[in-house]
Amino acid sequence: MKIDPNSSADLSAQIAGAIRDAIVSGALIVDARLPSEAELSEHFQVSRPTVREALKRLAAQSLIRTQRGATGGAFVNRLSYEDAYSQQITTSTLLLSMNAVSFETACEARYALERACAPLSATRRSADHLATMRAEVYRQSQPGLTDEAFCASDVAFHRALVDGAGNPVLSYQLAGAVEAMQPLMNMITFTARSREAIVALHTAIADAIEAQNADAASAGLTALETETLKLGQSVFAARQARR
Amino acid sequence: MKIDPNSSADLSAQIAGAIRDAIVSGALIVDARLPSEAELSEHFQVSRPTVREALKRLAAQSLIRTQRGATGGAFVNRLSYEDAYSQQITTSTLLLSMNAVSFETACEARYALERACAPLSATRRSADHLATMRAEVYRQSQPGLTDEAFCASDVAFHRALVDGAGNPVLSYQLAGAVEAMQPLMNMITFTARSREAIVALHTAIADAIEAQNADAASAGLTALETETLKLGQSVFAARQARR
DNA sequence: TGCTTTTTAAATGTCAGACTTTTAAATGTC
DNA sequence: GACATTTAAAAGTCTGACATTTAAAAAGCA
Repeated sequence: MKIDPNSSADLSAQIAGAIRDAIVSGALIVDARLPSEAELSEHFQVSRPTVREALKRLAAQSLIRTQRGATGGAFVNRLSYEDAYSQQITTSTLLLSMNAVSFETACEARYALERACAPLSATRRSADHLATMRAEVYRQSQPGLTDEAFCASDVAFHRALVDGAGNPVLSYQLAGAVEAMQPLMNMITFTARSREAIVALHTAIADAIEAQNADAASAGLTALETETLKLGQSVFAARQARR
Repeated sequence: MKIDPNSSADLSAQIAGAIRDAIVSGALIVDARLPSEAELSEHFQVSRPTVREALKRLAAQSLIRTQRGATGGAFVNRLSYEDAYSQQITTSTLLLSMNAVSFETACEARYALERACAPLSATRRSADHLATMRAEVYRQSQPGLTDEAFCASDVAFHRALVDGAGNPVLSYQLAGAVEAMQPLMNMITFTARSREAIVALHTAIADAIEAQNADAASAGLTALETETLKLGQSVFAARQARR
């Protein structure tokens, strides 16, 4: 990881890239301690602030963590699922808002991915996940719930469905798709009537998962997609036209 | 975005967080210019290097870009799909290697997600995507191809399949799942016999997509999953036992 | 006037050196 | 041996300076 040509890019970016490559390639193993900032600055023949900027870049991606003190320094960080989730959600949220993805496109992606989970969830559903789904459905049926709380509960329901697949890679991948849509969903006003429809569909899906009926769960999700699309279209039609 | 309590966290991290929140919340719009480093350092009552560290953190996440010169500065970056792809791939790759996800888990997630795309691809497949798929299948059938080149072509085939769904959000979400598995796949030795089987399945999938037969495409993917699993299990059984 | 060249100023990029704070290990004391 | 003290290493922060890049303003010229 010891190269650094005299190209025309920021030194800190080059250094960050060199260290990142060393981590990704496995040359630097998890929990390995990087040389101290002073050593790195000498190694790369740059000043300490420049090295620090490079390290901050890596810290922002959770590739390293730093500790102060005598035995401190920068250590290669084991990327936790939690870190990966939050990065994914930030990225997805920005992507959706900045690139003005249509509600239809986001909705389609989300439900396509959820249908991918449904068969696995149906096979493996644990009592725990099922209980969460039921609890959220119950909450959604309570009158007087704000639209935002209804949305949050909706997200919790779908996360339980996804987590029920028992595949952390799937959970991680889908976290973005489900949560990034929340800001869009929050713009919807849920009438009592539409809430009823959604609760009924959620119940049907939970029933299907409990009965380990993958096809029924899939069908329920498709119906829910149609319902969501219908709800969203009225709200976002104007916005779409403006693009 | 003007708050900064005297908590016990890095100043640069706090400042980065404050600016990030401003971006995510929409207070700072795309292409908006942030105050200069000197102004920010005065605003937050910290030194310029500290501000710079904060800005580098944001730059590492592609949230801002910087320009030198008279009209330069830091600008809110429109997150491109390309940037999002590469971030996602880095994160997914690290997650898979560092958390020692089993080959089975990764494989299951990947094919579940691809099956989610198949119906959409079958409906919307363009001549372009179909041509790419055919070309990659042809390449895979050439003798004398290295295992690495075979893997790369495999990834290209699957990316074409995913992109064929015509949903950029899906493409983005799946980029990680497909590409992050490449290092794992590269550890496999593909015999002539197994290549034949894979090429046959790829052909079947391409045929199904061309015929707009979603079920057949899905079935093909499931068969491919079984085949991949079989191939991988021999290689990764030892590794699994060691965990 | 209108075009080209030069100058200038504002901004980031980089550096050097110093000081502060945190932390753990080494040392000293009972 | 257990506890308190010192010490040193490391990141965190600050000050101030210089280098480089860039676009716009100013100057020069036809």
